[in-house]
Amino acid sequence: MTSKLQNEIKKRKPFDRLEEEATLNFLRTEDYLQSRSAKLFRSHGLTASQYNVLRILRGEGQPLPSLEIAGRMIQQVPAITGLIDRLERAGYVERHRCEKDRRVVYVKITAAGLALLGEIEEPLKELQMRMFSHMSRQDLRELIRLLEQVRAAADDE
Amino acid sequence: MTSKLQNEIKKRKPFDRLEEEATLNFLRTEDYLQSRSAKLFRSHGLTASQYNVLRILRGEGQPLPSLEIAGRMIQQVPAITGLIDRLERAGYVERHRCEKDRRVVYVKITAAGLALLGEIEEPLKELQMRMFSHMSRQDLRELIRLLEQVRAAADDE
DNA sequence: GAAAAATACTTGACGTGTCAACTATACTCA
DNA sequence: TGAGTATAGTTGACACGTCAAGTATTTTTC
Repeated sequence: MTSKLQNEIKKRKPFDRLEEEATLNFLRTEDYLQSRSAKLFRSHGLTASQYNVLRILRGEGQPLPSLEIAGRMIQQVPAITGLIDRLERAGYVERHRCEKDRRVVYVKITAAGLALLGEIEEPLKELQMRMFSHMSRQDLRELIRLLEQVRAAADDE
Repeated sequence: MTSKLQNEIKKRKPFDRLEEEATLNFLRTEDYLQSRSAKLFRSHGLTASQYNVLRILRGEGQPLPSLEIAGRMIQQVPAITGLIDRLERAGYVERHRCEKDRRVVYVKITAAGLALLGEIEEPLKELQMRMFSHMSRQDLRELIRLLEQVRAAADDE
């Protein structure tokens, strides 16, 4: 009996370990979800990372220091600089240096940024619904539980 | 009641939809798994993509056309060129143009490539075991089932 | 048998993640 | 107060992934 994934990638031998099968399955599935949403973002001139920055800023409701943004994304610090550079150039955010602590740079979402988020909201919601529409509520909840459990190990590090 | 993920990313409002929660959970978890194995690969001078190319070549046991490799990875075609360039420069693969169809480039893993794979095998196995060691066999199997189910929608496209 | 279409890549431009190293500003404490 | 350290961010180099466009070689098709 060959598994579905084994078949997809033309793997000859069955998986040695459930752990390996889970890992590879993960990569495949994530790539699938990722590429679908990336396409949507791109059609609005954004990347997934840029969208995330904007969403964080809108969620907060006020300017945030760059590193705070980096912290809320899963991201390395240096990447955030270029990300904000491009968002600023596109007019979706503004940078302001903090007067009290001149090391800090506050990033603020602009009206244009908010408008763009508004545009994307509906189609993104539809896409998410579509990507999981074939799964039962119960399976979805179970999936979320298992994902959190996988990461549970990360917490004790 | 706030979910674990909601807490991790300091999200204020609870998730509107299970679908959104699943999506974000996915990204987070994948990033966690990815970064752990990337670190291992890097310590052997490889990236995850490079490792995948080598593993595919070893699995096949004979040279493969570039596009066949790209096809077995989840990858866009253009990326494969540079990937193989770097592997070739490092001495882990060789390119040979096919005599029968001169458009085709065969890629072959070298002895050095095989040796490197051998070196990585054990630590990678250990890492995978460790990353999932806190999960029961049953939960692992359930996770794999759900991952495959998520991708089931991809097949009817 | 020549023009058109398909195939197997390759190239270049751009966004992003990663690492290491650097600047500027604030803090600490001796 | 002044040296050392921590913090906030930036820069540069490199590896990808992605898109659009280009080259070289078959294959098709009329």
